[in-house]
Amino acid sequence: MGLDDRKLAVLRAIVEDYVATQEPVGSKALVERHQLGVSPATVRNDMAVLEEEGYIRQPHTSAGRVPTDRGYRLFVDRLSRVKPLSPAERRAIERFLVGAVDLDDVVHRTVRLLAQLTRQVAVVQYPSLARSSVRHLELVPISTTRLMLVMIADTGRVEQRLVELPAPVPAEDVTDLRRLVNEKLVGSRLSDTPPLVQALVDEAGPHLRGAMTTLSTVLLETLVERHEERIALAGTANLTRGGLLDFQGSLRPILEALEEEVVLLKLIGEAEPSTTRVLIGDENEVDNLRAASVVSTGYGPGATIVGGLGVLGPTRMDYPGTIATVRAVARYVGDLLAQN
Amino acid sequence: MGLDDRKLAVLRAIVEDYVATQEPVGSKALVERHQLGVSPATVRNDMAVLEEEGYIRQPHTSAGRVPTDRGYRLFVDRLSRVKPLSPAERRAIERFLVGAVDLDDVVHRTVRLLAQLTRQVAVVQYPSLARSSVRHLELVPISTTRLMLVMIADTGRVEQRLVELPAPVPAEDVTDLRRLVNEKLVGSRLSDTPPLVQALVDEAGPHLRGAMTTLSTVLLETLVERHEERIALAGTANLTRGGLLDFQGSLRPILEALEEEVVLLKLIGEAEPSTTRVLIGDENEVDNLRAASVVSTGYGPGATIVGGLGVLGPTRMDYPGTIATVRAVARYVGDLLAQN
DNA sequence: GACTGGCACTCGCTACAGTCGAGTGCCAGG
DNA sequence: CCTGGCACTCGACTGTAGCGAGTGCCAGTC
Repeated sequence: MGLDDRKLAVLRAIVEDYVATQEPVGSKALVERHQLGVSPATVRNDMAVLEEEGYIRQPHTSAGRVPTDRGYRLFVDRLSRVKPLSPAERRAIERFLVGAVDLDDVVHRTVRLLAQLTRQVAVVQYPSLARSSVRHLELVPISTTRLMLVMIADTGRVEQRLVELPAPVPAEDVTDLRRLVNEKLVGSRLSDTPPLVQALVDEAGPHLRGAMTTLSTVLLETLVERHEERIALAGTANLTRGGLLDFQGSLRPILEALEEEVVLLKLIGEAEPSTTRVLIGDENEVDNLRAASVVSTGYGPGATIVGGLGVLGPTRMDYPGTIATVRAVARYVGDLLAQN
Repeated sequence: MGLDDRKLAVLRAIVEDYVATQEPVGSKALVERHQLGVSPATVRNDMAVLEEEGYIRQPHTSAGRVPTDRGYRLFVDRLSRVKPLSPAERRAIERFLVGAVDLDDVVHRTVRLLAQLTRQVAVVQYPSLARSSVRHLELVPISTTRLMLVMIADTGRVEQRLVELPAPVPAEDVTDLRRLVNEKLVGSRLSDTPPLVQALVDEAGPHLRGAMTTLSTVLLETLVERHEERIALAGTANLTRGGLLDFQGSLRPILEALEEEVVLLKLIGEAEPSTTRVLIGDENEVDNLRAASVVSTGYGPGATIVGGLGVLGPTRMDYPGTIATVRAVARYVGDLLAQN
């Protein structure tokens, strides 16, 4: 089990070379490109140990070594420093995000930026409703039996939903409804609203009871239950870089997974404060993504987290660079949101 | 130039077989599978003519024939009848679209349905704002210098945008603004609004002048200029069906094109009433899509058209079936919208 | 005891030759 | 105008051989 410093250096060198060249790396090439100070034969012995421990493997008997998922894991955890961003990258981020007029706009720009910088598939979750508070609720009469419910959250998200009323409701009553729901709900976290919504129904005057009951159902559905999360995606074309070597020949499972919002949320939505999460190959719980790695983190104004963002790519990716970029972009987006 | 009936029958048979098997089709196989009533040698002569005219070609000297884009074109125009949908498909469409609560919901369901039925990439344009009318405008105060502008269109679309006011505006003035913009703009087509918006500024009382000027700018930007069109996409994983034979080996250009909203709009957004448009391979103006075909049509309540939808797939696709499905889905969606 | 040089061995990759067969074009005859 | 026959083409597949990168092991050295 003893992995001395040199063996770790060998592993690091293998990962770096393989990521750069995409070809299995042999002992001779290794000593040439890195100053390890020992002969190829020694490196070979180290490699044999690393292989036995499951950090690298040979695709074919007479080929060089390739890192395993476990090898990448060790590399990420102990052998790499997060690369500082180049000034050019910092400038690119700022230039890209300045001038966003809108939450939608921010999210779209962010996801494109992330895809472009990392040259991978980027995923950005809209600020989670569960973590937002109600800033305002608007009821717009469409007809006597139809209302448009518009909810504005403090994170900038705006959700709307059509409400079909059981019976015609006069304009004054709509005003009353509007006042009531705003009095009760504005300022509270969406995740805390269910009991408040229930209370609304109980407190409504008899003439509002019917309308309020319907409204409360829609409120609960829209704000709490139904696909409350939204996702933006960009850079799928980057999956085709590196020929078909990555992803073991078929993009199919990856593309399928990317179409499932639920899957994406699982990947990037479970962020903990100020951590960057790296999931490598097999560590991924989604079967379709066993050949991919995901780097994700949370973002939000200040220290609070309102959503997640990240990138997905081949296990053979530049982890230090990707991690740095994901973190930097998340921080910039957080700052941008804080300005509201 | 004489393409007699039998030569056309041969072309039809070639297209059908090639679409079904994905393999170049030879003269012998043709006479076996179709009752042409002639010998392989005769078919060969016909093939030679068809090739000379550019309707089919040989991938290799000793291989069978494959339709060219021009061949597909002739097939679509003159040799195929639109396949009636199976009852199962009709039921699938109804089942899928019933229960949509929302415009967003309708669009999402539609695009997934279309992808599933055609087993191709589906694209649905949200009802175009330019073709919608204003149903209601709402101004929600966020702070004294910030308003949220919410526009509800008769097609069900809801757009919102933050307005940064040059100076604080008291609540009464917001009420006035709201009344003014609604009086002037409700009911008019979005494409007709620019002069009306201009008039608003001129007519506003002096104390509202500043706020109204800013508001009008945002109105014009949001409603008329800025990315007024939205698009939903599904089924990209279907691109990987048929191995890498379709799309001449690389999905890259296709995936790139699919990320460009502008490109997609060009493909499906220019629908004329009740026509189904079929673009085959080279006919496509987008370079990245020279290896693909697009089947698209307009949809909307009754006879009016508010948006486009369609599918994208390999030139080797089942045109009659795809056309039928696209049309049927468009009609169902139109009916659904008409119920509003 | 750790490292090194040397050596035999493995095995994927490439090139090359040979065979097979699907499919063609052409031609003479019905 | 259609058909059967025939020579021809050429891609796909198979088998063989040589090359070379890379390995594992071992005996020798510091």
